[in-house]
Amino acid sequence: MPGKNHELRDKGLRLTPQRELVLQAVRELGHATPEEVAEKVRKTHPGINLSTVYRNLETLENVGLVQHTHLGHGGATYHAAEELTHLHLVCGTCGSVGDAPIETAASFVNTLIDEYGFKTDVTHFAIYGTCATCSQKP
Amino acid sequence: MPGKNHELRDKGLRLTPQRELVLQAVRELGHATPEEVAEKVRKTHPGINLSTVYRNLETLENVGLVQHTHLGHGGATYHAAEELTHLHLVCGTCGSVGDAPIETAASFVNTLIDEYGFKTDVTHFAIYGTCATCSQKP
DNA sequence: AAACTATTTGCAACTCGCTTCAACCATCTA
DNA sequence: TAGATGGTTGAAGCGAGTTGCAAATAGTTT
Repeated sequence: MPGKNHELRDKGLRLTPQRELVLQAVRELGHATPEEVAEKVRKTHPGINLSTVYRNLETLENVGLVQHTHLGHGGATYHAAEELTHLHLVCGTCGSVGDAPIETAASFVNTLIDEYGFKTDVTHFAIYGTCATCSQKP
Repeated sequence: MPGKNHELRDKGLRLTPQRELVLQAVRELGHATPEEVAEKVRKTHPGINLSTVYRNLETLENVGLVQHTHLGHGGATYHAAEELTHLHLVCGTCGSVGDAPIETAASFVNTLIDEYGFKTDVTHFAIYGTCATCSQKP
């Protein structure tokens, strides 16, 4: 079972079952909180400890395979680095997370660099508001 | 000392010393976490309980005198509603909070409405990145 | 101004999300 | 295949925020 597994070793990480499972879960879930990742992993491997999930998310983030965003109150949510091709539109009413292409923000981001020297980190870019569906409800 | 105090009553709220103090503290502090508000209030009135501060911030927010934003990990920060005339540029490196006029985001916001029906809530709009100062340090 | 009632406060216990620690265990290297 | 390194577990700990309840108090009624 070669090839794919080595993406972890290549980053200088040991290949543990838990680590693989966490990475796989993040990839399959899209957006997910640590708790959700843990839940997913436990469906097939019940023994995995929550602190292991947290530690691995952090580790995977350090080597760039995974990233987190703050999409609202409290918890961070994680996603695979590959999938980071969109902005997060977080609906404060229903809690849904919509997507929009990063280019939507391009000129805005450029303005911030030009006028304030502020380099926006698109990976942390969460936009709060009200989604189309919720806007229609009175 | 009439007039001013009634802004709370006008909103249908009782006028308690604690409530006045919390509102005043938020106004004086600009951006502040609940803890910071509590600290400020306690300088003159040491007995005030933290949960009272939390509850009053929530109450004041409900009537629109105060608003909160999530400027990073964990804690919300509060500011007076009157002062909400700028975007928050949060530096992930040094933690500073810079400002930019709301108009900077106008066309971006409009695009999101037009193309996705998503109404951005500018009051919750926090932009993560690296400030000019931190960008220069290697 | 005294009584009344709905709010509000203070307090303490509790939840939630996350981190740390000590002990044990698995992975990879040589 | 042996053992150093690094990872996992489970439990305890921590900080921010919340909740339930009894006592206090603001605003109202008489």
